[in-house]
Amino acid sequence: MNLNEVYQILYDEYGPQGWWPINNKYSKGDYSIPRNEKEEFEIILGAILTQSTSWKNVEKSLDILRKNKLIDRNKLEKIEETELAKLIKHSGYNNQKAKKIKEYLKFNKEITRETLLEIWGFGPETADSVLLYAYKKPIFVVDAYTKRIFSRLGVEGSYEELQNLFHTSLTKDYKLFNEYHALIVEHAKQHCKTQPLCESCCLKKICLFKS
DNA sequence: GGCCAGGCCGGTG
DNA sequence: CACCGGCATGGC
Repeated sequence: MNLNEVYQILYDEYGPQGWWPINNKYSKGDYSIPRNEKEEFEIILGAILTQSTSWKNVEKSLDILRKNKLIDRNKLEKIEETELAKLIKHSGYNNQKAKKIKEYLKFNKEITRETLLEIWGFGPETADSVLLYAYKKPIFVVDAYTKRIFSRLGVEGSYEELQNLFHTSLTKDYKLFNEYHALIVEHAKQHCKTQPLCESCCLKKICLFKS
């Protein structure tokens, strides 16, 4: 199992993914996103809202925030947490997520993995998503899909162990990390589901999973 | 109608 | 350290 080989297979199968989606649009092959602070902030909001939640539901919340011109730190600071919770209810866990957004708005330290993890509601995946997709840092994002796909390929490990494997096996390039994580998500959605569709899977030749 | 979604927190053993 | 329940809503 070679991580570069897996990447090539997934890229050949699905092509560029255009992450992170801004305004519900995927700009495939364009790694200049975010282009400004507003896009950067939208990514951070999305990273919080998508915690254990499908992106479809997140889009609904982001649409509502956008219509109310609330993709804006200063404006979000002015509204009540309970009011914010109502606006984002479609993406689930809305009371917690409203608190998480408010906690993030208070954050005023130098942005590092360590300081982001101090924010209530920011675990490793959210912190790493912000570093990679909002700030273009070459930090690999591990998620439940990554763990599922690679455990079936024969690689088990904790968050940190898996991340370390990617960091040591791949060129530290944020564009590569951006695309790779997005391809993992797409592959997990299309084939490597809880109940996997192995017949049509592009990785079946190197996969250990047998149903 | 049940299962699952681009997690994290707080508590327990 | 590993595991668990709670958190909420909508798509399929």
